[in-house]
Amino acid sequence: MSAPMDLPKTGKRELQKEARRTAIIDAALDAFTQQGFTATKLDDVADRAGIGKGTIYLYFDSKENLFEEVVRQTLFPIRDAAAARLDSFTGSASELLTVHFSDFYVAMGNPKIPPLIAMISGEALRFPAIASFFYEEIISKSQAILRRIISRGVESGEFRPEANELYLQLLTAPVLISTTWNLQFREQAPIEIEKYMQMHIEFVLRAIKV
Amino acid sequence: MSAPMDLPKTGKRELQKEARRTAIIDAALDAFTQQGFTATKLDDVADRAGIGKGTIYLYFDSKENLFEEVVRQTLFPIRDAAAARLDSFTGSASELLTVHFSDFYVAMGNPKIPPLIAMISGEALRFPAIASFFYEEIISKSQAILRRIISRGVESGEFRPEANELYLQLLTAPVLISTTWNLQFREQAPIEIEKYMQMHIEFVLRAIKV
Amino acid sequence: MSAPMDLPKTGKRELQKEARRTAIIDAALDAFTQQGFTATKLDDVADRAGIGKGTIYLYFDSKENLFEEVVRQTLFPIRDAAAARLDSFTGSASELLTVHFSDFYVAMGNPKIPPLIAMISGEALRFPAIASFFYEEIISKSQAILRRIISRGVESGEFRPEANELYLQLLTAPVLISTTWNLQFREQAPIEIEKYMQMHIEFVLRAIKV
Amino acid sequence: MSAPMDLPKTGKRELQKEARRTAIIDAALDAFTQQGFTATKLDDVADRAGIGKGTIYLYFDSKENLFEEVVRQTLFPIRDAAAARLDSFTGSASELLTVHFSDFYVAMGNPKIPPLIAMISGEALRFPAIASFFYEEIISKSQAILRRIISRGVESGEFRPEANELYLQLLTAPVLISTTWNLQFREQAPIEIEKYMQMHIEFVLRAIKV
DNA sequence: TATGAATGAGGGTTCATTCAT
DNA sequence: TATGAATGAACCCTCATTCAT
Repeated sequence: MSAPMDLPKTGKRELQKEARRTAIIDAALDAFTQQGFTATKLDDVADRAGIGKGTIYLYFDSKENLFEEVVRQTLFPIRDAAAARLDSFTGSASELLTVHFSDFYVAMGNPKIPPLIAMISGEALRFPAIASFFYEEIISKSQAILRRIISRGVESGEFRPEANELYLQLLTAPVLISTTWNLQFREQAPIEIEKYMQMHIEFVLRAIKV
Repeated sequence: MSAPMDLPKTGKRELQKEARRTAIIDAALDAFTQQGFTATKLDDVADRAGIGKGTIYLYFDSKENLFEEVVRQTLFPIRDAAAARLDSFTGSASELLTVHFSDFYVAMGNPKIPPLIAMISGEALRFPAIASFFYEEIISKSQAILRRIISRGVESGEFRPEANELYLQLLTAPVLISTTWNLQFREQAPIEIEKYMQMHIEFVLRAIKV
Repeated sequence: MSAPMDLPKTGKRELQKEARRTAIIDAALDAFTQQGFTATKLDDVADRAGIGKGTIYLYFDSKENLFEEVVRQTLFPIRDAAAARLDSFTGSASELLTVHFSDFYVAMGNPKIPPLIAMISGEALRFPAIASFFYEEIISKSQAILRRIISRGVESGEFRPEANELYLQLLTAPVLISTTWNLQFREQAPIEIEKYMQMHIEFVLRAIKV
Repeated sequence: MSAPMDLPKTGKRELQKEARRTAIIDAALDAFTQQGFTATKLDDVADRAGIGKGTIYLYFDSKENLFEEVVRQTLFPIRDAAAARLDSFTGSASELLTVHFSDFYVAMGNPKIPPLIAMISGEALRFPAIASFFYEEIISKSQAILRRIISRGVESGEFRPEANELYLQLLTAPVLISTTWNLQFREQAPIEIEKYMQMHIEFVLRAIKV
């Protein structure tokens, strides 16, 4: 109506709306990860975001839709960063693998991520759409990257040819477990991520190197 | 609770009560693992157990208490089986490790277990008592066993001395991930457990053998 | 379980339940007719019935289902009474018609009925199921009775043969209009039902007699 | 409201405002008659009128006020048309009565009218002001006209003197019932208005003619 | 001991109304 | 004047828990 052309949101109104949307997602991320999906009250989300309860429905269709957007906004950047890294990297496959896992651990260092992943796992059974979305957008893309790194190593003679056949979960499992662990058992026996990461990478390399 | 020691209940009344209690726990296990904690209705549990809804409250204080008892009752046998095996085994540390992991995978083959573990993870934040119990009774005991196996291997010269320092999660992570995986992503990319297990064991041995 | 046979509800429990059900229907009838379907709050129905809000859902599936039951319980007896009368009546067709309309007006004298019918009309557009149910169970059965009375009169030579072809709404319309009228315009120009009824019957007979 | 007398607004501004007001009323009429008062959302009305939701409140105080204005604006023309006809007519009272009813049925042929009347009936209990307005402006004026026609017929010797005493609802009821009927039971047993109308007029004349 | 009817707090969602732009 | 984003009260329905039988 007023904007001369619809260039990427420049109006005050549009910026406002985008900020609101982000605020709601942030608030929802906190609430969901602290309480789980079902136990989270939209009242609480609204309070955290400093808005009225009805406002949420101006931006999201339902609680489930909000949850999806939370996952999207939070995990997409990580996935995209990992992909970008791969393209620009020059160096040995071992070095690349090291960097890749290191990135992975850094991402998990964001305190919002582990609880989010734990929650997704917990709710996956009752929300197959979430599981599916998570697999397609995050898991399978991550695995593709890792697969390419290993192929590179096999071609260059750094890794044993059998590495190409491995279930990649064998390599990545410790990352996920470490985050879950510190979430649940930090009190009893915390994992020191720095040390754990080094052991993990060495462990993997020893298993797949020629 | 009331018995001076936990001698086996022998009266007809006590047996009857114990059977009822077990029936409720079984029904609750099914319900919880299929629907998650919050989504499970005690009505449903009562129906599955073939009793009235109010009866549940004669045996358990609350839904949360029931959940805790379900976890306890279900995981105890697993823990006990693992400990028993170790004591009676004779053979190389590699063989023992193989058997240990194999047992582990077999336990996870019980279709009730993976959803239970997933659920525990999902609800752990809101049930610290559960997380704590899970750690003390299952995780730490399980790790102790694994630690002893590795020690034996290091002593016998089969495994590298550094193996004694490893975070054991690096070794066991793939087991847990495999169960979670098949729970969530069976549709998209199922893991063949038999093959996966062999790769896993070989992977671990290659990493820790001298 | 306990009753030796399932004879018509004799247990205290069953009587209780039946009484509850009736109490809810009565309360709902009042609320619906005073406020309309949409504007009626189940909270209010519960208060009027002197029960908790959740109790309604032990007896009815939903607000709509409750509405249907209200219509059923309230209008079925009237319909059935009219049918019974017809079978037992001996006398001229004019007399029968007179009695039939008289019964009709008596039924409408029940202060619950007119508002109920007005409400059904008002909500019919948005609840076709209600309209359909109302037609099948009340309207068409009422018309069948009236049709038989007229046939009898034509056969006996009291009524003109063309009467068999008449839209019956021409005969019954004044009954319905009178109830609606006194509902809406009692203040401005009330209809005296007794006088109105006599005029109506005379009016109809004059129009259809030979 | 503000104009000293209700002279036709002539300024450009006033015309614009009047057009907007009319557009809203038209949109609201559609919405109300299709969905009923409570179920109609002002969002929907605004969309139909092609304006913003807030704009409605520049022209009407509330949803209820809008409803009243819709009824007023829609029914005024009908009332006025009926009155005009009478003054100019020359012919027998029977012919005049025929024309009068015929006009009535034509007015009801406007597809907006029957649902509006049904809705008024349905909501009348909660909107006494509407009922009152409806009576004063439409019903009583309409009855006055009919009363004059009958008087003329009695004076001319066409109609029986008792016709002057009749409740006029006995004569007009079938018109209203026919519109309600086709609204609710068109599916089950539609009324053919043309045939129905002829039967109705003949029915009435047979009842009141000498 | 066992039941299941009753309760009522609680939550997701809707929508008339307000108000900053 | 016109907009539409924001609000929050309201409402239907659920379900853990209680309690009379």
